Amino acid sequence: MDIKTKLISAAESLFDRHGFTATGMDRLTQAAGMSSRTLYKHAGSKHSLIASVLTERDRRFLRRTDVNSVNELFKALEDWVRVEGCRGCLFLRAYGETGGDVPEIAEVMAAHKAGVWSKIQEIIALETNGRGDEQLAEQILILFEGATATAIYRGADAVITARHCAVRLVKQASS
Amino acid sequence: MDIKTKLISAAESLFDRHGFTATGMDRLTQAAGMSSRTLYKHAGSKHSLIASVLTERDRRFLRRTDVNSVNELFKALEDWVRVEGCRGCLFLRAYGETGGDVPEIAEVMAAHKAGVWSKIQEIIALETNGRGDEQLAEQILILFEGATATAIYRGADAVITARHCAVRLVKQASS
DNA sequence: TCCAATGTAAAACGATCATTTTACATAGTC
DNA sequence: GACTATGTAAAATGATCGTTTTACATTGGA
Repeated sequence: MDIKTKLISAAESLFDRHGFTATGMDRLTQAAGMSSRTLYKHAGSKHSLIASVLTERDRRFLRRTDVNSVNELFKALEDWVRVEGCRGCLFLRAYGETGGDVPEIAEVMAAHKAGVWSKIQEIIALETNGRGDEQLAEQILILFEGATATAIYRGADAVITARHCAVRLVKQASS
Repeated sequence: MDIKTKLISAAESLFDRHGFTATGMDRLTQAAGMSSRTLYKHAGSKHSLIASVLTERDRRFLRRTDVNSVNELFKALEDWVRVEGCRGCLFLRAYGETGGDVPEIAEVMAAHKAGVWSKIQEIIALETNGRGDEQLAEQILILFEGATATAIYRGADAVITARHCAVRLVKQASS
């Protein structure tokens, strides 16, 4: 495995499991199996490493949610939660831990959310033949965020409930 | 103002604005206007201070959401978000930043979520005359969490959208 | 074969971390 | 008027923070 891939992968696990600020560079180098010199050559800084982790996660997330219906969208989320764990949205967590004060991080978060938003808009337009409006799309977005957050303490079943709800809303808008 | 109240109030602001781990005790003592000795006499430890902040916030939150309909519930949330700011659920943030590894904090989070959950169940039972089931209550919970999360990057309007959606779901279940 | 690149290991950097301690001031109470 | 409680100010604690540096090994192409 490529050395930068290994670094970002190890960092993502630790950040997700223990939090961004609480994860020190020592633990990072140890988990990634490299010296701190190599880490800094590839990552630049901790903030930049966090941004890289999020950028990579965004790519993976979009790939995994490349679907054409709300039903599939929430099934993809359920799958994500079961495979990757449910500790909440890592983008919002990074944003919160840094107070929104680190531009690199705030921008990746915003870009990710913009991506999710336009994916949902695209699906709604597709499924309702243009009958669904912006309001419906935002309701689906809220259910999506809500499922992610609720899954933290109620498990993946929350995503199933969210899916049923979302599918019903779209069906009502289409008829 | 009572000295412990002042401490907890100052701590809540800093934790919410900058994150828990990123907020040092120096900044805490300075903001609370007291020596570190006094702080530790009252708070015990940082973890314990975080738990106290959350416990106090839970009390305030429950007081502000002591309503009898989903419409009022989401109006209360909208008000909360407009007054207190929308940086996400502080309980989930604390839980995430500590990796769920600090029992004091994990327990307050769980207690808070249990409180919200039973409040929603209570309202649903009231509004649907017992026709609403557990599934509906969980949908409302997900909308509630979703509104809180979405408000971080889309503002308080997300809560209005969530309210409209929630009210409609309850109305459909009642008829 | 020499050079540049890329890696490791480990020490050093000054800053900051959470927490404790030492020394002292100001109250209210018996 | 001594005692206890409660506060401040400030230094000290040892650990850990993110980051840089020094010294050295390996390797692949010119």
